[in-house]
Amino acid sequence: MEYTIYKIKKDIIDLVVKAVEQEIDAQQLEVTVPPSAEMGDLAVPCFYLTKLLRISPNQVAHELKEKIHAGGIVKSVQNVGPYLNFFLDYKMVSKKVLKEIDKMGATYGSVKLSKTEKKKVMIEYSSPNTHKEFHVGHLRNVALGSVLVNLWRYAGHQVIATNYVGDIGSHVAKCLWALEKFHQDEQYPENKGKYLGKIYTEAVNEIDANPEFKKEADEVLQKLEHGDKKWLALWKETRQWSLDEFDRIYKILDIKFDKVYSISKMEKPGKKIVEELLQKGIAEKSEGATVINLEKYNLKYFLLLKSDGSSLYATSDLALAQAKFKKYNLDESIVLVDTRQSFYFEQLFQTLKVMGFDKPMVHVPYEFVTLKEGAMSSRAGNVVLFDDFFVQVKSQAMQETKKRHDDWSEKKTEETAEKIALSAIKFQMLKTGNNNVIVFDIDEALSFDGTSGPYLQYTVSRINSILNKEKPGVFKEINYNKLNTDLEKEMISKLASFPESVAIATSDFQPSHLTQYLFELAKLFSSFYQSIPILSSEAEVKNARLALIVAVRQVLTNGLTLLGIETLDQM
RNA sequence: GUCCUCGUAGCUUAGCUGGAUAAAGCGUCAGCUUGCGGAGCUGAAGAUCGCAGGUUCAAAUCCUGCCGGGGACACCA
Repeated sequence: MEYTIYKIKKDIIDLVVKAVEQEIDAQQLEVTVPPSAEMGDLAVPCFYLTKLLRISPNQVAHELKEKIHAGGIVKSVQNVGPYLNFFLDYKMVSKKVLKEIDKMGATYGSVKLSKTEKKKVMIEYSSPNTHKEFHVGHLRNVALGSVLVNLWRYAGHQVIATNYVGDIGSHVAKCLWALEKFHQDEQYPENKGKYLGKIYTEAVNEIDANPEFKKEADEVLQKLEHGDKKWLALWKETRQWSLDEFDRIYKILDIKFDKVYSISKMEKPGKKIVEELLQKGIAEKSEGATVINLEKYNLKYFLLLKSDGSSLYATSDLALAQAKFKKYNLDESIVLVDTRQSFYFEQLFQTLKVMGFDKPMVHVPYEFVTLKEGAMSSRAGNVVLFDDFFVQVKSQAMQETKKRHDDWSEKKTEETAEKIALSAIKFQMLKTGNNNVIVFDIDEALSFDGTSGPYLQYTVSRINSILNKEKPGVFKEINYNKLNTDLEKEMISKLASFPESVAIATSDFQPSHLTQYLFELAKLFSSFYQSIPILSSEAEVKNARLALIVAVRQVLTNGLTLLGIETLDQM
């Protein structure tokens, strides 16, 4: 299905191409939106045509304006300086767009692909380390990744949402070492995942302060990798504590994975690959460690295996890449990891290429979350744990909800508050572009005003409140001519551009385009709601306006669903 | 030192495959109750788009250099 917005733009290009009366590259023509509505609904800048026609852009616009015959969706054309400005027949646009949204419902904005276009894509995200705390930095990854999964599915692709858990490595060894050394006979608290995080922090600090401890922790890692029964048993037990903790958090966030990989399973095959590379002479030994020389790609040396023979991320990542493609026969692998690892991934991908494993793999980087006081670090003990954060936002939402609905049951209040809190949290993580560092600000997170998840939910609730009082009539009876105020027109063109907005968010891996779009649509609705009566207007007008707000609700709902945010009937 | 990234209003950001008067949120100030939910709406003040060159009919946007913040660059993950 090709959306109306694309058809309209194509029609306009066709009109211009036809009027030019000679061979031109239609690709060079673009359709833009004029700065103000009085100037037109859409415009084509004529600069490209000046070279061809050898007259000034203003003249081009002037002459073409004469030759273009309005008709169909284009009501009239004007030339303003070097621009051809098109005025659309809004009755037709409204009808097409609103009917399209009504017909497609929850699929409006999505794409259906043919078998040949459809890709099988793995999106790997979250990928937390066990034995460590789950903080708001991890939250950004989860928020982004889950939306990317939704977006790529909406774009018609088959997506395997994957989590790659860091369940082994020196961080695990350090944690277990400290657990054994300092907490032998301790009673474990209820939240064991969190407890492990604390032990890990303690381990890091102890090792910092006493360099001789590093050796002890390294030995633990050696034992783990060589299958020492005692340590393995402790590892298995504690690993599960973390996994349970993650599952609890994913459940709160409503996140699901199709496949979970773990480093511990990739470590052995990884070592085997490294061994082969060494034999083939692709990798080499250096200071006891195994490395690959990537200097001719300007990627320095890449460390594949430590000198004591224990594995690194790189070791298991080589195996993971092969395992993924082998098991799923992927067309593409997308990995979401923060930007600090960009160079690492360049090295990793180049190494795979050198090995002859040349598959489409992309690393999607994003900036990390930091605090006003500086970077979060377990070492400094200044991490904002997801749990603590969630509790705060939720209690804020509880308060606000109680203020508005003191007659609600505790259960209803809590359920509503939880949805509001989640929307606030997710939206805050998603509204900033991937390349911007988020300086975590609890006050901002607790504010439900302005560009926020709750604001969008509130908009939907207001629409619901109207529609609960009166349903719109049947669609074919609607007189679209009645949607003639500027705000209504703006809303309709905004609704029409939803598919474009989703498409850009998808191809750029930037959910922030979508958050931006949704906020703008909600804002338009709020202005409209304030200034234009709906229920009290004359029957024909009312029906048209009801149809319009049904469409707005549908688009807001589709967008919010993509963001993993639930809408509410009342809040 | 090399590479990556960011620099737009007091603060947080949008716009960045070049196009018309740089757009929002927060904050500040002034307003909005006989109507559909004030988690809202309207208006005002507030920007030499870090600096300097270059390309172009046209630069916040592209190129180069510089300045400033953040990050990465071999046994951490």
